[in-house]
Amino acid sequence: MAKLSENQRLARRSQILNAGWRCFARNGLYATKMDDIIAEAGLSAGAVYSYFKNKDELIEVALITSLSGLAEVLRPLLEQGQPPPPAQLLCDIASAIERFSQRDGFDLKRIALLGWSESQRDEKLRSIMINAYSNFLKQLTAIAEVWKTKDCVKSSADTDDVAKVILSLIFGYVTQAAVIRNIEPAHMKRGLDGLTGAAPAG
Amino acid sequence: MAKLSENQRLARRSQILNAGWRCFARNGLYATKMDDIIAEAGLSAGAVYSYFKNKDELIEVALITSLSGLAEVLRPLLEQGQPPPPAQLLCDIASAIERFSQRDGFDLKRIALLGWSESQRDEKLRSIMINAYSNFLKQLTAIAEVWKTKDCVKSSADTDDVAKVILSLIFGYVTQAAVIRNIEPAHMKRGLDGLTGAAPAG
Amino acid sequence: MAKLSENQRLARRSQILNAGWRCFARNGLYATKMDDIIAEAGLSAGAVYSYFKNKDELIEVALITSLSGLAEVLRPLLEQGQPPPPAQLLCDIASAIERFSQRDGFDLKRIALLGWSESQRDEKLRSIMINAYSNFLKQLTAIAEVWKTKDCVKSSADTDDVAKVILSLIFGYVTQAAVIRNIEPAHMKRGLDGLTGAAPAG
Amino acid sequence: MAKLSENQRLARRSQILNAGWRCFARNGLYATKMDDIIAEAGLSAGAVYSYFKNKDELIEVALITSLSGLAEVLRPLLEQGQPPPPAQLLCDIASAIERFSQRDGFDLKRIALLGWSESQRDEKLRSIMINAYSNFLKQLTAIAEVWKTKDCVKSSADTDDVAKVILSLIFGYVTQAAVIRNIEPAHMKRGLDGLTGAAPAG
DNA sequence: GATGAATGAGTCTTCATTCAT
DNA sequence: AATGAATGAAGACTCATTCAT
Repeated sequence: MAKLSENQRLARRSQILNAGWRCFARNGLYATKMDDIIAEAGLSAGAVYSYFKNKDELIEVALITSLSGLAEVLRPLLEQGQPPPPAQLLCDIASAIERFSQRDGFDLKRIALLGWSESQRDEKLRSIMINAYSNFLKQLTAIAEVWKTKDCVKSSADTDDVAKVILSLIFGYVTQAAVIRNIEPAHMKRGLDGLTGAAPAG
Repeated sequence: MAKLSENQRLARRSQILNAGWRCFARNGLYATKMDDIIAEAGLSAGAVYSYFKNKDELIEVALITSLSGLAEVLRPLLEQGQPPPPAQLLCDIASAIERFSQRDGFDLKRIALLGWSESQRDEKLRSIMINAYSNFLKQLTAIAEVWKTKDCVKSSADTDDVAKVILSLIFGYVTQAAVIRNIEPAHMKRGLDGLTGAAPAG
Repeated sequence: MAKLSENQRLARRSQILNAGWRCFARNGLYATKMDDIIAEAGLSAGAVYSYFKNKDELIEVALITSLSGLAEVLRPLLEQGQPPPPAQLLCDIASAIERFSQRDGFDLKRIALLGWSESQRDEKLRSIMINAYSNFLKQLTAIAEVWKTKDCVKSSADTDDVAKVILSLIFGYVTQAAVIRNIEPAHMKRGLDGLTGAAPAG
Repeated sequence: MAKLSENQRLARRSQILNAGWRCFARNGLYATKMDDIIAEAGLSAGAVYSYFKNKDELIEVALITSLSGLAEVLRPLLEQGQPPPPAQLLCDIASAIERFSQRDGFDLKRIALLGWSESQRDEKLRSIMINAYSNFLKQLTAIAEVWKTKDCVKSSADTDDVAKVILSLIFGYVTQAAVIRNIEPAHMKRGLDGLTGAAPAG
C-alpha cells in the first residue's frame, strides 16, 4: 500500500480514537478489551498498535483529547466579553456539553466520569486534568469579576470561590445527568435562579 | 473447627469490606486484584470467598455500603427541621463528607468517583444509586420548601430544581476535592454566598 | 491444598527446571514455547509462573544452574592434588561431561552452546559465565604449576596460557561433540598425546 | 521500473546479508527482528523479501556464507605445503579469524556461536557444518602427516585425532575469545608451546 | 520493481476462582 | 472451617509476511 499522507494517518488515528471512545463510554475503561476497539474500528490488531503503543496510551489519549474537546466547546462561552448572568451561563455550558455529547456514540459525560475515576490512580492524567480545569477556573474567575460589576455577584465576594462554585455546578450537572439522568440544562438555570437574588443568605 | 458466631462472621465481613475499600480507594476497581484485598484483609483466598461470592459482589457491596454510609452521615443534616441557609448547609455537608472520608484509608470521595464511573456499565448499581440519590433529592426539596419560607429561595422557584442544584453542588464539590484538590468546605460557602442574595440574576 | 514444605517447593522448581532443560536442549531457547515447558513439566501455566517470574528468568536459571552443575562435576578432577598428565586430564574431563550429559534428556553440551550464544546478548549472563570460567582457569593454572614440576609442561611456560589452552580444548571438545558428533574423550587424549612430548615445537 | 542487472541484484543481496550479519552479531538470531534487518539494510520490507524467501532462509544463508567466508580465510593457511609447527599454525589461524572478524560490525566469532547453537535444532544446517568442518579436519590431518615428518607429532600418533585436537583448539579459542574475552592468538601459541615438547606425557 | 501499511496467527502472562488437604 | 497451591480461560501484544497501490 502506498505511503499514507499525514492527513490520512491523522484520520486513521481519529477512527481508532472514536472507536475507543464509543467502547469506553459503553463499557468503561477496563471491561473494554482491545479486541472490542479493534473490531469497532474495523481494523486489525496490528494496525491499531501501529497508531497507539498500547491500551494505556489509547486510554490516556482518549481521556486527554476529550478534555481538550471540552475546552474547545466551552471556550466561546467562557471567553466572551459580556457573559450572561450565572444561571444562564450555567445553562449554556450544560447545553454545550449536551450538544458535544450527542455525537456518534461518544458521550462526553461518561468519558468525564471515567477520567475522574482514572485520575485517582494515574498522577500524570490527574496533573493534565488539573491543568485543564485550572484554566477553566481562571476564565470563570474573570467572568465573576464582570458579574461583580453587574451586581450578579456580591462586591465583597471572593471571585476564586465563586469560580469554584460554578465549576462544581458544572461537574455536578455532568454527574447527575450521567448517573441519575434526571436533569436538563434548564433545570440548572431555574434552580440557580431560585437560589439567587432572594433575601441575604446569612 | 468451631462454627463462627453471627457476630464473628459480621466482623470478618467488615474486615474484608474495609480492606476492599482501602484497596479500591488506592488503586481503583480494576487495578485492585483479589490478592491485594486478601493480603490487606490478612486472610486467605478461601476465607474471602466464603464471605463474598466473587469480586463483582465485593465491588458491588463496597460501593453500595459506601452509599448508605454517606446517607447515614447526611441524615442529621438533611432531616433537621431548621436547616441553615443554602451556603451554610452546603458547607456543613462538605464538612461531614470530609470527616467521613478521613477514616483509616477509606476515602469516600474516591469511592464515589469509582461508583459513578461503574454505574455507567452496571445498571443494577445505577438503579441503587438512583434510589439513594432520589432520597437525598426528596429531602433537599423539603429543605428548599423551608428556605422559601425564609426567603433564601425565591417564592416562585421550583423546589425540585433547587434540590438538583444543591445536589450538583455536592457532587461537584466531591469531584473537585478529589481530582483538583483545590477546595475546602468554606470555599463552597463563600462562593455560594457571593452568588446569592445579590441583585436579581435576570 | 496444604502449604508446601520448602523441600516440596524445591522439588517442584527442579521439576520445572528439568522440563526446561529438556525442551531447551531439544529445540533451543527461542523455539521452545512456554507451553512446551508447561506440558513437559506436567503442570499448569499458573503453577510454572509461580516458580519463575517469566520465560527469561527460566532461561537464565536454566543456563546458570547448568554452569554450576558442570562446576560440581569438574571439581573433583580439578582440585585433586595429583593431577594426571594433560592428555589424561582432558580425557577425564570430557568423560565427566559425557556422563553428566546423559541424564534424563538433559544434554549439558547443548545447553553450553545455548549459553555461549545467549551470553553474546545478555551481559548479566556473560558476567556470570566469566566468573565461573575464571574459576576453572584458576584451578587449571594451579594444575599447570604441578605439571611443571613433573615436566609435563616446560619450565619456561606461562601457566596462565597453558590453562587457557586446556580450557580451549574443553570448549572445543564440547563444540565438536555437539555439532560434528565425531569425537570421544579418548580421541582427545590420543590427539593431545600425539602433539605432546615430541620434538621441540618452536 | 527497469530490470536490475545481475550485478545489481548480487550487490543488493550482499547488502541485505551484511545487514543481517551485523544485526545477528549484535542481538542474536531471534531477538533480531526482520524490521531491524530491513532498517539496517536501508531497504523496504518488500525489497528484502524479494531477495530472501523468509527469515529462516536469511538466517541460513547468513550462517552458511559465514562458514564459507571462514574457509576462504583459512585456505591459504591450511593448504600450504610447509605448515608451521602446531603452536604457530594455531596462532596464525586465530589471527586470521581476528582479522576477518574486524570487518564492519560483522564478528565471525559471534556468528560461529550462533551457528553452533542453531545447528542443534536445524539438521540441514548441521549437515552443512559437518561438511565444512570435515573439510578442515581433512586438511588438518594432512598437515599432521607433515608434522610427523618434522617430529612435531609423535610418529605413533593417529593424525585424525591430532586434527580433532587442533580443531578443538580453534573452536575453543573462538568460544573463549567471544565469551570470556580473555585471550589473544599469542596466548594460544605460548600455551601450546608450553604443553608441547616437554617430557613424555605418558 | 518497490513500497510500507495491514494482517492475524501465535505467544506470553495474569488473575479470579476452586478444591484437595 | 481454613488454607493456599493449582488451574486455565482470557487478554495484551508482537512480528513475519503479504499485496494493493
